[in-house]
Amino acid sequence: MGIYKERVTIYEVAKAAGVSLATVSRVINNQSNVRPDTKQKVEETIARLGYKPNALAQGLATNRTTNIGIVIPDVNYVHISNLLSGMIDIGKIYGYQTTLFITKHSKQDTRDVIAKLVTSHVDGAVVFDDELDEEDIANIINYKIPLVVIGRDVIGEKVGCITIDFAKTLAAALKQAAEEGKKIEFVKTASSGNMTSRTYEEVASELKEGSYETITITDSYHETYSSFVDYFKKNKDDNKVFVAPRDSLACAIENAATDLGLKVPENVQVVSVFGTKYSYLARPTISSCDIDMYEVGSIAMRMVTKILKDDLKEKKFPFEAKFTSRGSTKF
Amino acid sequence: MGIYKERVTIYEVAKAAGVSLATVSRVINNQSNVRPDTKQKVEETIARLGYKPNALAQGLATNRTTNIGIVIPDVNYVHISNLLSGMIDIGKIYGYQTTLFITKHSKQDTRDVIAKLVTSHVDGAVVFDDELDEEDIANIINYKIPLVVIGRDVIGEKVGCITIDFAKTLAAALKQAAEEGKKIEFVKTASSGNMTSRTYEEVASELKEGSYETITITDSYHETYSSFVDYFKKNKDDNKVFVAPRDSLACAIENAATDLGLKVPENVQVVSVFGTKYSYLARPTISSCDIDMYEVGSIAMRMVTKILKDDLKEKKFPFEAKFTSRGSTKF
DNA sequence: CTGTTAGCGCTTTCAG
DNA sequence: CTGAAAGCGCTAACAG
Repeated sequence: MGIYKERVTIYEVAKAAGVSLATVSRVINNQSNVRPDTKQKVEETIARLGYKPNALAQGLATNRTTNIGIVIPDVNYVHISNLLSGMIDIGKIYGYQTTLFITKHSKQDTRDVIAKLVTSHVDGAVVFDDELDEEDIANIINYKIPLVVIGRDVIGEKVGCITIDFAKTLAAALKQAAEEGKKIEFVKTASSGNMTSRTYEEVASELKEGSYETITITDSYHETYSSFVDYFKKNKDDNKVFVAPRDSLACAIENAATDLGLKVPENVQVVSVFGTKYSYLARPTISSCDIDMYEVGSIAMRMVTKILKDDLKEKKFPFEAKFTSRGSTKF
Repeated sequence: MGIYKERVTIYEVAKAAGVSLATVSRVINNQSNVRPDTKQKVEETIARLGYKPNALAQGLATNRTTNIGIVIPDVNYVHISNLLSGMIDIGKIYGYQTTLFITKHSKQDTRDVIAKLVTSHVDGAVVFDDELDEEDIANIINYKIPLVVIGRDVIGEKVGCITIDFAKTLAAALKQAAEEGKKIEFVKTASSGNMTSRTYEEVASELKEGSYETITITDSYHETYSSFVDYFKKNKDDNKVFVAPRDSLACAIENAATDLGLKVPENVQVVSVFGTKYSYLARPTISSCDIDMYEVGSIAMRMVTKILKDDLKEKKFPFEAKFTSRGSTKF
């Protein structure tokens, strides 16, 4: 509560109830060794005084905070909200609060954020952030923070991971198109990160040289939309397959095409790597590699709680995306 | 960091650097009264030992945590992500971390969540949650937590608010349609909360009796979509204007209509109260009352920081939605 | 400019 | 079953 000091402390409760601190502490921690009548007496005064324990003091005394840190680049993506949602729901079940650490895609911020994570004394953390490199991860591990990393393959004493594989399923889907002579156009954004790059590279390695290209755009619906409007004005019918990192960008491409009178998927095909809600809201619906990020989040959170109980058997949980063919592609 | 105890403390730094705790404390708090050479010596040992202060201990000692609590019903809505994003960005500028308190639309959880908020000793809080009633708000205020409430009109000693008015702009837009004899259909969801209800009531009060109806649906794109598919199969051409609380639901209605071959806005018109990204991604684009939730979030966060500095002049910040006519309506 | 010391609010032995 | 007392890691007077 910052600033103020008028909050009731355990000491005042003890005095008002005519017992010692220790007894009050036992009551609020639900310890069995308290006589029922004194317990009731204490509970009454707690209620009467509106006493709430100070989690900072508790944390300092017990060396546990029941807080889990979540490191993500941004909250403003649907797949990340889904992930968050899963983590929060499961965290709540196990009695954990969540604190957000947002890196904003910036290397600079990332250092600060990790420092904050360390000082905040969370009981554990889950990271879903391409911006963190091996060294950053190692740093967190150094401080003995139990950790689950999503989207990167690291395991260790108190470290588990969830890997997400888009490449295999995406490659399978694109191969058909490539074999039919379509040109594949990988659309990258400055901030779409290593995961996208790695995926594209892996997919490209399965494609014939010359059957694909990569272009880089700004990570914004509006800018993507207008640059593709320009593009399609000049290239009415080049019959490509565009691969976008997220479905809202795929949607921008699709909208640019259809708004100019091109037909999707007849003249232009679009695929999204990461499929979320936009995939089925858009018209035509967008083919994408789907992954249930809510589930990923809940598994991640379950993994941290297991690490905390020293009970994590499988340190690596591989997730595989599933390609869903929708209206934006012929395959 | 839970469980482990091997972290370096200020005491060890002091010993290693050959100074007292106090000096180390001064250095980490950037106090001026330290001789440059001792300062450097201390900083060196801090770096060498990898010392990071314990925020819990600091918080306990100073009675400030540099943490702001954010109370929301869910993270899985675009307008809420936007809001969060604004709060986080501005919070970061002022050196505040954000802790999430999610009520999940449940009255039960809400009590617990408020208790958590109190025990966690955040320096301040911002609430955007219809689930909290007057009493809950009063409760938070009782514990002297500086507070900014979004979407409800409360002010007080350390309490500011941001009100959001959809009704006026929505009413203006709908009146035209109603006067042309269109029937207005207010679509409500179980969890869309008081804000929506109040808005609908206020709008309805400006409409002629009999010119509108209210229906309640499930708060899910898929369920909304399929129930409207059923609806439109039976009511091919009733020429209504549907008002949905959020644009993804408006999109469900619109998609249901267009997928059945109806024309939007010729046969069916759709408006969304809350416009977000979906409004312009959808085809046809969806007319909506737009509000920049990122901006709301940043203002909210700025307001808390001002309350904390006892420097909040305007305790009430009224926000008014702007109606944007898009492709889903004729008005 | 630097060290000593008394807390911050709570938990946790250890006695009784 | 209950109380006394030490200590978690840090800050903030107060001396010097």
